[in-house]
Amino acid sequence: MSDVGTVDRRTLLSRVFVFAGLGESELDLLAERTVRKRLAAREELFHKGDQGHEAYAVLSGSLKASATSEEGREITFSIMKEGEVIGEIAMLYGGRRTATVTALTPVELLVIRRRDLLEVMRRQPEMAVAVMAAVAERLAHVSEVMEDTLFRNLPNRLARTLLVLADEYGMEEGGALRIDLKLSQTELGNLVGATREAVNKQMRAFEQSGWVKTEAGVVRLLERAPLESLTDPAG
Amino acid sequence: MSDVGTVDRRTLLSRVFVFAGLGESELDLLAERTVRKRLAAREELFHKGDQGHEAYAVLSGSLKASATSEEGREITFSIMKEGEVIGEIAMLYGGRRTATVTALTPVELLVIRRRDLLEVMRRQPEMAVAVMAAVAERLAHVSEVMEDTLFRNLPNRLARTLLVLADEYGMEEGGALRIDLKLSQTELGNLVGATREAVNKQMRAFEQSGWVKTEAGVVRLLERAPLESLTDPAG
DNA sequence: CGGCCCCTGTGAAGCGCTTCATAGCCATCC
DNA sequence: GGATGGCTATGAAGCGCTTCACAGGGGCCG
Repeated sequence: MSDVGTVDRRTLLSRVFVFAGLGESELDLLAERTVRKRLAAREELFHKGDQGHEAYAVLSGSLKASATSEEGREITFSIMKEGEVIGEIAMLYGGRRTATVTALTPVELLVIRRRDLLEVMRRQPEMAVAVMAAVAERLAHVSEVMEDTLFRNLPNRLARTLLVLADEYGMEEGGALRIDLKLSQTELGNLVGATREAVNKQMRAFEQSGWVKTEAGVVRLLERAPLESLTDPAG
Repeated sequence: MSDVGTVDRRTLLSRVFVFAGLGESELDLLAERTVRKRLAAREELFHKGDQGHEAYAVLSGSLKASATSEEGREITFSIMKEGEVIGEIAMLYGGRRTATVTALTPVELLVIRRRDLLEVMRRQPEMAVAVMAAVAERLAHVSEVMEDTLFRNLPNRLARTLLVLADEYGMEEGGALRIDLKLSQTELGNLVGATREAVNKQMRAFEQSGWVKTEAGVVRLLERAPLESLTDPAG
């Protein structure tokens, strides 16, 4: 599992936003107690309701945080990628995971145990503020998604999330932005709070307007402007 | 504004959950730099998007956190009461308020400045964990509300929030539970993500079943069991 | 290589909510 | 004391989404 030395893990950790401000000795402390973990695509890191006292730093790949209803409907709260810390909520609050986290691509993680993070926070209180800022940011994001699903209709919401995904995962490619994430329409639906069918129809509408182009599950943004103006007015 | 001594403020602070574990010297530190603030019902504490670096400890009364769309629709994310800390998100993350907070009743607060809280966290790192836990709890709550609005229909959601409100604000009264909060149907609607009319019709349905009774804007729960079983199955 | 599974595409029907309109009630206010 | 504004009550119409049903394509696997 742990095939690299603590020095390597230290430089990996320093690339994770939350830990960027740490001094060398604290980085070492974390690095030497940290273990590497890999997930295959679609593999589950933890499940909503699980007991769990570990947090994870994402080194590469992307994951989603989601919840499923009894009838099998799913919502995706957010997609996370390298540089982020995940799972810290349960570590801080009750020890129960508040969402299910699943790998979207192959993923590399560093496992951080509760006591080690607490130790680092004790030694360097600025760290606590950084972790809190990460939690606060997540809260702000979920609140925003919530506003969107209540205030905006589907075309609007879909346009918004395509734009956001393009900002986060976009790769310039021949004048267009390729969203470097293979999302099925079902997954897109979970992300915008709608069914696969509704997403399908709306995507085809965007495509017929010439704003996007989908091939093999990969979306390309051809024109941002009309999508942006879609999100501006009421809907 | 500050009509009480720091000793009084100290005992007030110690009743706020987040600060319950503080030692005397840290409580004193906070208490002596803290200022009291009062709000009338309906008065706004801060507005979404505002710049702001203060947090507040709620001493008495209740408030709501909400957001409003361009067209004037509103959602209420949560209702908060004495013992809670509010506004700490902006303090930790970007300095912009992520929701609008408004007093529902007359409210008494203690104002806590960013640097003072940071100072206390530096001196007593356990505090940082307590504040984080509060933020994490808020996140868990918003996620849950989000799940509810996507997975459950209105009768179900309304039943759930009535039960939650009864747990938090219920006063035993002649075999029934009185929800000790004057909420208009519009406000209830914002809380469950529906219109006033829809809430009205559903509340009347509950009333005709004999499960609740409304008088002068105050709701009484007569029977919990049927409401609870409503929230159990899919619908 | 045929079968299976997961994905996309599309139309028809239904339903749960919103929107709109209207009415009455109660408190407050000059 | 009549007027004004905010709350509750209720019905009719509409619409945006879900649900259901079905068809076709592509990739993987024994």
